[in-house]
Amino acid sequence: MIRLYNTLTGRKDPLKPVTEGKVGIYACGPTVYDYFHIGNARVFIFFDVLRRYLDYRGYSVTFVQNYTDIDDKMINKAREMGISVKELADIFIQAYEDDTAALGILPADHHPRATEHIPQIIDLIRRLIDKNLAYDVDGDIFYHVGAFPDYGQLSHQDLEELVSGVRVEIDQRKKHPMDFALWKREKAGEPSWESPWGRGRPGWHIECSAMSMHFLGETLDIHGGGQDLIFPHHENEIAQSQGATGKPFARHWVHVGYLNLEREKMSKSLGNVLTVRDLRKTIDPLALRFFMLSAHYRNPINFSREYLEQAAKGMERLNKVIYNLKDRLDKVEAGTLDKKESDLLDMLQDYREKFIAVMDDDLNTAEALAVLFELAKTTNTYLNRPEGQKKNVLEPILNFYLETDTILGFIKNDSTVILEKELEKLIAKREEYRRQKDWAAADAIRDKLKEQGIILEDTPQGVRWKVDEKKNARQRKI
RNA sequence: GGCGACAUAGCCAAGUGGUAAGGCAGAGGACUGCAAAUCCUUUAUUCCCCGGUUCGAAUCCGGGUGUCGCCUCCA
Repeated sequence: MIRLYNTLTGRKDPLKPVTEGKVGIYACGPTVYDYFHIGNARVFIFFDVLRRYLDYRGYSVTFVQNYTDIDDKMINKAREMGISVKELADIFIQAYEDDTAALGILPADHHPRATEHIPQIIDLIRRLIDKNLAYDVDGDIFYHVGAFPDYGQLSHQDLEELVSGVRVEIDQRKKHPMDFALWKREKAGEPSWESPWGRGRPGWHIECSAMSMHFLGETLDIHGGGQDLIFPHHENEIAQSQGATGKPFARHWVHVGYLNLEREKMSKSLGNVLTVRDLRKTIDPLALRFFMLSAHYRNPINFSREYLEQAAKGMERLNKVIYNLKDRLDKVEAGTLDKKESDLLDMLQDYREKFIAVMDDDLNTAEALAVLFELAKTTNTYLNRPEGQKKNVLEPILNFYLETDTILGFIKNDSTVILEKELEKLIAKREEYRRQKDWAAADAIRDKLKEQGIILEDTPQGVRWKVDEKKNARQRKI
């Protein structure tokens, strides 16, 4: 049974989809006016792992993540750059796709754009007006929170307390200070669409309600995003959706904790935003993914180069054991297992069960990684034993790693690189020198190859080679 | 003022009633022509502090301290 922490109830609740065997997930995606930063990346990576894991556990998953391609930030940025809002969106959607791919994030099943769902948005607003949950003030449509008794259920606040905390000037045309815009009347020079209330554009929150229900039905199984979306964004989505349908909007609300940069929240005003686009220039982006997985998703985490480097080394260790496994697998045969080997396969089964148990428990990726590290030690010990190894032991271990990697997604799969003929000759030559105990000549070849980014390792089973990841990373260019 | 999160070794980080996972870094050892890779040993009598409940608490309860966040656009 899979349990996930639910912001709505404050507990870890069992995952109970509306339709058995199927899960609909909606995650709030980026406003595509700039490159996304590493805090956004944490959320995207989490939902990527969640949907992959549910898929692994046999659910038929539909994962939807929107692009917000119309709002104040979009309009201002487009104006600044002297291009249209549409052109701006296209540029940064492309950038989003590149950067998420580098982080090992799979595309969602649907990536709807707000501007392509204006009819659904208008329809939803109309339903709210019909139910007296929204009202028209000179072409601006506001949601009337006072008419929705459950307002505040997600953020666990009541209306009066929210009002007392308001730090901005309140629009006097509103019936209640917390009322929010569903539709904004057209302003000169801004994109706008025809509606029953005149030309205008959607407000901030309505697109997610409209698009999520469009793709996933009126009750979602899982909805979420970063913790700072709890209020007001998700609170308002509940008001809009539940207000219109009378049905629970989402069964499970999942929120990902903050990532702070050197103990401070990233914000443009502090000038401490680190984008994935920038980070990719110097560091393997999969190390960032691994770093995120090494802590529980709900805990706040601090980011620094140093922490990222620690994570990168841990990731390297797991990649090495897989490299070691593959290398040996090519050189051994299957055979009858001895006692230690059958014990090892029993242990492998225990590791698999442990992996599933900890992931089932609120997606504890930190513990899942610990399982992989423990198996790494067991595996390396086996690989080092003088009695030799067997294919029918190594293969299931390797398969388990590859299986878990369909969820965690940080294993490098570039060992298929073909060595050039000349390099192969050099390696053969070095073997010859070694047989003659001409260590100086042999070492010279090893050093030369290292400079070219090829690392040679001598093992009792013969020489093996691999690509120098660190050298690769330093040379990485986007 | 309201709501919420977090505090575990040098660093990162799991663990939420049964006697402190895992990683990184450090030290010592094994293997090796030298490396690399790998393994072994070693690093928290203790989990921010003070009370309480319990046979038993890092874990539950009460109080305090500290850090951070939300209540305004934000992942």
